[in-house]
Amino acid sequence: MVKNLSKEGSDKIDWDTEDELEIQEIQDAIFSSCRDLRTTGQHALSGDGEASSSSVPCRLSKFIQQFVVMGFSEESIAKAIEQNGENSDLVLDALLTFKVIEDSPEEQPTASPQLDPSICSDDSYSEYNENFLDDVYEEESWSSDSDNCICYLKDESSSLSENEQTLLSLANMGYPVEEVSIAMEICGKEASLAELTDFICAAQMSRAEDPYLPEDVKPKLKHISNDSGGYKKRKMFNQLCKGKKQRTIFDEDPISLPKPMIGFGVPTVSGPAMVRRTLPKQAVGPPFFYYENVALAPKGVWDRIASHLYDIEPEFVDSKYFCAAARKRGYIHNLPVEGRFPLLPLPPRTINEALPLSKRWWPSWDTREHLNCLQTAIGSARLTDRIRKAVEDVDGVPPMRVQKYVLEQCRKWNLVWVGRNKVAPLEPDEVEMLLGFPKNHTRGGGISRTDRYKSLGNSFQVDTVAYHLSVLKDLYPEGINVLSLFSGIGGAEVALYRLGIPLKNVVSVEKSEVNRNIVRSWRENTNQRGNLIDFDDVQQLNGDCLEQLIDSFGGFDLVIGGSPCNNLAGSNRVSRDGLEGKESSLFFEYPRILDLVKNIMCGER
DNA sequence: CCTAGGATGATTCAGGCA
DNA sequence: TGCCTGAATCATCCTAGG
Repeated sequence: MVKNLSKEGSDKIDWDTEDELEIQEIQDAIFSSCRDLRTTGQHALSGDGEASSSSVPCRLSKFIQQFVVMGFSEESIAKAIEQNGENSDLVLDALLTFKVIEDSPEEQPTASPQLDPSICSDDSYSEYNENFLDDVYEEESWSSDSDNCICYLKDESSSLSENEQTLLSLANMGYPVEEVSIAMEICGKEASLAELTDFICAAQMSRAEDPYLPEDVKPKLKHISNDSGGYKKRKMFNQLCKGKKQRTIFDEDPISLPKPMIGFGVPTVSGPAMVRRTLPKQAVGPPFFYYENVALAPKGVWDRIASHLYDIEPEFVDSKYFCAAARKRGYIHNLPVEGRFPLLPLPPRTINEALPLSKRWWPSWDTREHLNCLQTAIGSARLTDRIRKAVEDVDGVPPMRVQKYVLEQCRKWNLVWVGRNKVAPLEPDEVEMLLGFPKNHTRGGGISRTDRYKSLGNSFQVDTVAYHLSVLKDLYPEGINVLSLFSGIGGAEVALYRLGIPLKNVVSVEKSEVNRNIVRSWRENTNQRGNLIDFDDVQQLNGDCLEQLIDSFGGFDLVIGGSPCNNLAGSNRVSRDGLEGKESSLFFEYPRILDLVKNIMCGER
């Protein structure tokens, strides 16, 4: 069933051949277009943070949205962005500072009521917001460059009446406009936001418990069915303000990790039958999309990620079912889940099978069969020396205390036995093999050993991703056009290639030059003939740029990528700041770009 | 400047047990 | 139910040495 693409195979493929010069010209034109756009004030907030009344791109909207869902007013956000640019950390700091000032009665005796502390889950945010904006601003005051992109302009909102501002604030928090209106009528115009949120939540709770309530209404109320309403929201906001390392906490049932972590199924475990899932209408392609990140992110992160990707339930899969190393990851995608097949041959799934030379030295008391997650750093030589001495000092089987210490360190650093009493970290080519990359994929071309580990540690496990992508093979026998965001060392491209799906046009976005070179070199080594256009910054990809790309080869079939996990990963002791972290906030670029691609391809732009 | 080594916990979740 | 323990975790920053 599976055909791994051989050299001969790839030569037989009927490629869309294009003169290299022509490709270069297209590429140059697109690059210059993007640069031009970047410097000609297309962004509502330019470098100096000046607000513009022209159309506001989705990126900015999403950037603002992340603060709106925390309960900050759009005025404060606009002010904070003006002062700090689009740096999440700085903007958040500024917002918290505003909040402290506004909460101080001595300094601000007449604080605006819309800044009343409150917070909500943002699952229903967009929907309610759209309703709200439809109702309130039928033809003015805001602009949007897509149906899914709602943008706020500072000047207009500040010209609203107090009532309208209250309405706007509550709608931004996710409360339905109709319910806000009713609450304002019943509680009176003098009512504080706290009173209004309490009233709305009480009403929602009472309806949620109503056995005669239609089922299609109940899910929307799920997030308030198990809490104490506005009080809890305000309490959460207060927690939010306590420190910088706050997170959005969700009222509704948080997304939990499945056990076993096999998603919709893996080829090596006879788990529950493949489910036929129903995707929300707006999530259905084209294009197909596939998003990845660490499964063990801080609480609430996956809820937020899903809320920006059509509320699709993430598929959590541990790659230990595909190879000898664990890799717990979440994937949100709109691919079919039936008819998947794995890459063949199936890779070895135990340490002994994957590293047969280590078998000879493996002590019986080290019962590991799988390696832990392959990370970006390795154990030091000094550590392996300490372990050697600890084990050498005893005759025969070491005492439990030593065993425990050694095993703990081996698990922590993924050490393997390479000699009598001798452990060592994995070699880079072993990591390549475990992750499903060809040998020497990251070797040479100016990359250091340390950076090889780093690039590999940040990559996909190819067999896992390929299994999910395998359904594309029958759908695109002639090959596909791929938009690969946060490409890294090309895990997605390698997966598609190994599935035998020809890569016609690949637009790859990757910050690291070393990684871009690895992908380019791999393509040359494998004699691929499609086009590779690469960018170094996702933020360069604006609507006009994407439009030109899509015009030049007729649209993307797949938008794939895993955004930075730095601020989500448990290993990060310094800046595990969640989705608002410096790097991880680039996640918001993914739905922004996906929306743009969808809209351009639907001809709605 | 580049590279490698070393020191640096917190946040989750699961399972056991009183 | 609450507490404890164990386990896992796509990392960051500083420094020394070439």
